[in-house]
Amino acid sequence: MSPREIPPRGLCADIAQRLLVWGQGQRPDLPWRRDRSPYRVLVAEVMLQQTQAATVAPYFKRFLACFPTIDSLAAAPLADVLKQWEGMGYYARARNLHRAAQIIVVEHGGQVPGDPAMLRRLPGIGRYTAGAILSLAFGQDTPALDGNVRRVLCRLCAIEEDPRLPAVQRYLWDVAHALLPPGKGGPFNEALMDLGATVCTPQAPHCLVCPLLGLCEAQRQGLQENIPLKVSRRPLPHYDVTAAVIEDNEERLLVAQRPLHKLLGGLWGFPGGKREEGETLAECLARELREELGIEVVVGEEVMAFPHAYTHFRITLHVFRCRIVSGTPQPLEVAAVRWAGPGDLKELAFARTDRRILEIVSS
DNA sequence: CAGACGTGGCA
DNA sequence: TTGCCAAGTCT
Repeated sequence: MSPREIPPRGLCADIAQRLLVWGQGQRPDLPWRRDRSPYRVLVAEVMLQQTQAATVAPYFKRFLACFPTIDSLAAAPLADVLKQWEGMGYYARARNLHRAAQIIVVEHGGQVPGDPAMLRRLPGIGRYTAGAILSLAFGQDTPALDGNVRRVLCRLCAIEEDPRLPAVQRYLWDVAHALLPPGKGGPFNEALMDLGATVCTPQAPHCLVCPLLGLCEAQRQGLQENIPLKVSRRPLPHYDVTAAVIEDNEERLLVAQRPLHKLLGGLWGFPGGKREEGETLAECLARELREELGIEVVVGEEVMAFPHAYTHFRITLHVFRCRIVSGTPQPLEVAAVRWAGPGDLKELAFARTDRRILEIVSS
């Protein structure tokens, strides 16, 4: 089977059948599989974007307990949604899911649409998530190509090229579509994803227990460890970043809300920012507080410093106690700014780094 | 369309 | 400690 030909119908049916049988025996008991209502599938699939099942599970349970219906999610303040999302990362997903819920309530009568075009128009729902919702919640025969499935299909068809190439992507979607057994798209997609998660793993795939043993071209050629092709990334740039812990005379802390469409958008945190060329850490922090909040400070003792890695850069975060010498905090380059007591700090959504600072300074 | 967008686990 | 991921979407 050449890398650019779709497997013949008979082979597709064979693969699908084996996968379906295997899937029935596996089916890990994940919280979003207890009941495949469209709302639950929508929430789960958005959470599962770029995030592993083990991480998502506790978040999913809490989220559904807090927002049991799409109407309750749509009616909730965004702050509450972000708080439930706190720690899971990629916070634009929370904003998008919240907006999607509101659109569904207003424009679709509170029913998650079972139509591909309507689903794709909702914020945060791309081709994969739409396919997953349609197949898992609506029983439609729609492919759902995620990272796991992509790896499985690359190996099945022995694709040795860079899997990110647009031509390869198109081909993989075509294969995923061709494999779909009529009327069983949901269980099939689920089995394919489970296979990628548990058997056809990124490193050291368990080919000997794979239901597709003998049909997998990569395994036949002994290429399973080399497929999909690993493409080396640029090393992540490193930045020094400062943050200020400022207390008022009522023992409240000064926190700022990050701009909605930037990194960690909508979350609260300690003000500060990236050090520029030739700047000392203290100069950096004073400048950032001047620019963001319009206040002049004296930078005091360093509280802590620790490394943190984001998707596309790494930082060392330097935290200083500071004292305001003039001005009142204004939200100049942040979404909002406020003084927060212990109770408030528990209710606001913070990113990991700021939670970590909070643990130190509030103890 | 390449870059932006989080976090935790593990070698 | 550092590097390398791991269940995508938006602009």
